[in-house]
Amino acid sequence: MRKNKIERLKADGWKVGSAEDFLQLSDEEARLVALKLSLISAVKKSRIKRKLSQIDLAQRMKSSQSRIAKIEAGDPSVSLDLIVRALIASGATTRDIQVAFTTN
Amino acid sequence: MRKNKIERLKADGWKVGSAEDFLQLSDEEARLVALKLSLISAVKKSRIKRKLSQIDLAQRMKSSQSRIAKIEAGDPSVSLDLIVRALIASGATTRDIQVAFTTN
DNA sequence: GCAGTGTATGTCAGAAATGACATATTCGCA
DNA sequence: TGCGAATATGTCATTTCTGACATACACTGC
Repeated sequence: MRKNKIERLKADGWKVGSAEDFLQLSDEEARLVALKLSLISAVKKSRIKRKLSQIDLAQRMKSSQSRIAKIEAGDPSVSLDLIVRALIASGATTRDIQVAFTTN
Repeated sequence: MRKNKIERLKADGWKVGSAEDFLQLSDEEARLVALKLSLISAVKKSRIKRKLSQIDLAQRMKSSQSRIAKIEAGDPSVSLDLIVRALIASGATTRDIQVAFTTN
């Protein structure tokens, strides 16, 4: 998918894979990853603070224990959506979420 | 999926569909939606501020114009991941993102 | 009028994320 | 030590999201 896109862009005369482009992309990717990590850490903190087990939290948000474990382990298969859902379900306040975004 | 889950939970003896449960869920869902809306508005602001067309932004983040349009239209098929990606790619600063989270 | 530029909407095949499950591992605590 | 609870890891069918494309609509200046 990504590769096809790149091939197509190249065919269309785009400069693809230049150093600037690469660095730009990785920087944006890095920012997203940093954000996720920060939120993940907030999820764990919030869950522990409220003395919830992963099973408790999973039930609250109609997910499964293994998903919660994956969230907290930073598994790449976990979306930002699910992380934020977990954060909300864990009882984090709006302020807690803001702080998570700030600590990053 | 959701329905099956509910049936299963019922079969397992869970109380499902009680008023508290319903309100709780909708409240959490509402918070997520509010967050998304706030970020969506930030994407559009940031894009316009930097005088980028939807096509420009799409190229920056290797997406497509129609996806950007859907992001800004609040299309339900758009994930939080993509919204935040767009926000970052549009040139929003970390502070801009924090503010978006705050304004909600 | 109508050409150009930007945005919106619908569709779809392929990719990614999800819940569920089985099973393993870790961690107290008696 | 061993037992139970909590957490981690791997897999997979199904659901959801994605980029791409076509095409429609909106607006501006000619």
